[in-house]
Amino acid sequence: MAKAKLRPKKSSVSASKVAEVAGVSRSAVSRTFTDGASVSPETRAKVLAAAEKLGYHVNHLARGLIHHRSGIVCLIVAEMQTPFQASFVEAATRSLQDKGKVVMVLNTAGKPANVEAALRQTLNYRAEATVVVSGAPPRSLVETCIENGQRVILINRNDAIEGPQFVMIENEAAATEACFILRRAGCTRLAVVSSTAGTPSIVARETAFVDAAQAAGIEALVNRAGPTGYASGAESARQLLAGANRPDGVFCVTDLLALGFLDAARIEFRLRIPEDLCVMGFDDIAAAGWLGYDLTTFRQPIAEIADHIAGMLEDEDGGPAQMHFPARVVWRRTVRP
Amino acid sequence: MAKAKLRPKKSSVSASKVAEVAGVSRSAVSRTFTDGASVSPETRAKVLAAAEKLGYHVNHLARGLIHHRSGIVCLIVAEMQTPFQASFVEAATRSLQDKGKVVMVLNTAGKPANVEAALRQTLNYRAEATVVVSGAPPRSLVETCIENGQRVILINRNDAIEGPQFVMIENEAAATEACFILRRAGCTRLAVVSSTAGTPSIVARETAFVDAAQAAGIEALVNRAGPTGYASGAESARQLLAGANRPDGVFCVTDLLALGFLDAARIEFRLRIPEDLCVMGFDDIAAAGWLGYDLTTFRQPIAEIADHIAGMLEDEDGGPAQMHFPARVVWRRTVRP
DNA sequence: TTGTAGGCGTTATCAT
DNA sequence: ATGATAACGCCTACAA
Repeated sequence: MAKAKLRPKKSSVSASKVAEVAGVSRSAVSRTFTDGASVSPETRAKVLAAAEKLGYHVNHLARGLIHHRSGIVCLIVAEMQTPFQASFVEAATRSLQDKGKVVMVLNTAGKPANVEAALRQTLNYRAEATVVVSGAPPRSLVETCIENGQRVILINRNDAIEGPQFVMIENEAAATEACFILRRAGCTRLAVVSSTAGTPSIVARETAFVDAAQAAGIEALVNRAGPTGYASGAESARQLLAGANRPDGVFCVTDLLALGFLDAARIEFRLRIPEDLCVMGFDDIAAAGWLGYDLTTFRQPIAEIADHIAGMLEDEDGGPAQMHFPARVVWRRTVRP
Repeated sequence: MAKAKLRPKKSSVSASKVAEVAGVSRSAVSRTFTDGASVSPETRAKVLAAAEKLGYHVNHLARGLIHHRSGIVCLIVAEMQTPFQASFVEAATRSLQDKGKVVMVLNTAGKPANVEAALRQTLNYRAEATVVVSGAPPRSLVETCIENGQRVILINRNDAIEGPQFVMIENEAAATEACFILRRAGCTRLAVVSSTAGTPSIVARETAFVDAAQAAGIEALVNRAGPTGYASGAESARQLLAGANRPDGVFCVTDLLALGFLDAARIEFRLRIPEDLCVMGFDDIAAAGWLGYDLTTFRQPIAEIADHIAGMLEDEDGGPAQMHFPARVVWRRTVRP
């Protein structure tokens, strides 16, 4: 062992100590803290008093050992400081807690290899369910999870795996609508600002937009300046707007990209939005609604998704294998009506 | 029981099953997965093979039962979709995972009553430590946690409690410096934009700024339009800038407030920043660095704080009862140099 | 090196 | 209603 011996922590108070102090049996203590068990008001009071005095709290780890349900739900996520991911984690923790679950957050720190490690932790802690918000989980491990009775929920992924449940946003429909909206605003030179991340959502939005444009007889430009974020959006603006034949309608596959694009377009190219250029985003993060941006975008129904996930875990039969949520347009001022 | 009986989940594979398949004893399996235990390469191989085949993973819940250390660290947090909180959670999960801990996030959803419930969960899951990022934990419960051998770390709180460890930002020094910087920029009518949240950090920054101004012979205006956020900042701008004797140097106790203030000042009052008005923020969230804002602010060393916390949990003796971190100025363009 | 036995804190079962 | 007992999955002496 590398480290000097870690002495066991000051042990916390157990049910038998409470029983001893209260002058009853362990079972009486257990029953006092078990819903629907039968204890006389008398002993119950004695136990409660002793418990309060000693600072006793039921050990959920031991309880889980017997019940085969830990109450733990794992969230595997990366880049959780970004607005959308952060909002999702917030909503998920809230919904899951409401259902009596407790959330363990596994941060993959963007390293694909860590997804596997995270999934293993999930198994180690006997999580009841694992929600993969970001990253590509190795198929075999997902299967192991499911074989071990764990629920696996994949968000916005299109892997062809049997077993996990999928929750997806209707990216294609939204991207197609974006194309329609921009064309209706009179835009004739379309572009899509994407990223090099290559996640299923990003790719789906990008592809669907290009296809929709194609169907309308327009060859949409695609620009990917880097990872999905503000800086890449700004850089894409520099690349797309410098040329002679610059686009007049841009769909950014993420709000963060859109905000970077907007800022660069306005500040560095002195373009007026939406007169010279229409811009749409995706996600409806808080900043999209700020006075300086007023970005027209698509809202992902985060709270509804979180509630749906929490609900899935309640009914034993699992619910649908796939659930789709629409992304609805939020009209603001970066697109001519 | 309210709910119909929840059948126990398909039980996952245990060490004894692995032992059975591998043709060895339970202990051999245990030893294979215990650092520094002695197993012959032969049996080890047999065990590993069986484990792989069955998809066995050590049950950390059971292991924690014996070791009196669950490996779990709880994070009690509210408003975790806001940039600063989100970044903190991201950094903390990362640092703690690096130390082999696993993070449980308890979202209080802004309700003070939930802080107590969260602290109870902390006890229930035998967390090794609890980090209170937001909210005011009831003193008695904190003491219970500590009596049960749990580490309690309070972030940016000034409660006078014996037992927990405190990690604080030097809010006063920063606010005092903000006052100095604004005065040096030639500002003579100072104001501080704060919020009605009344958290220790907010109050400390607000008070220290007012005091520093006072010491310089200036009566700083204080404005609190609502909760700590973009909208309140914008509203404060409307209230402060509408009057005749409007301030020309403003310290916003949070970047989000500052961004709202900036937008309203520029868009609704057509003020030029920093010519007409200097603005400073606090936190250095990502948006502060965006092209459209370029906000001069104070950076909280989030990564360092997270590393420090993770480090504290490693050495058994606990480390210092208080640790202070400086907030350093990040010079951008909303204050004249 | 290996196996056996006991115990960690709970709860379910079975008598009482 | 109450108490004794077994079991959950694991680890750690202890003995072989």
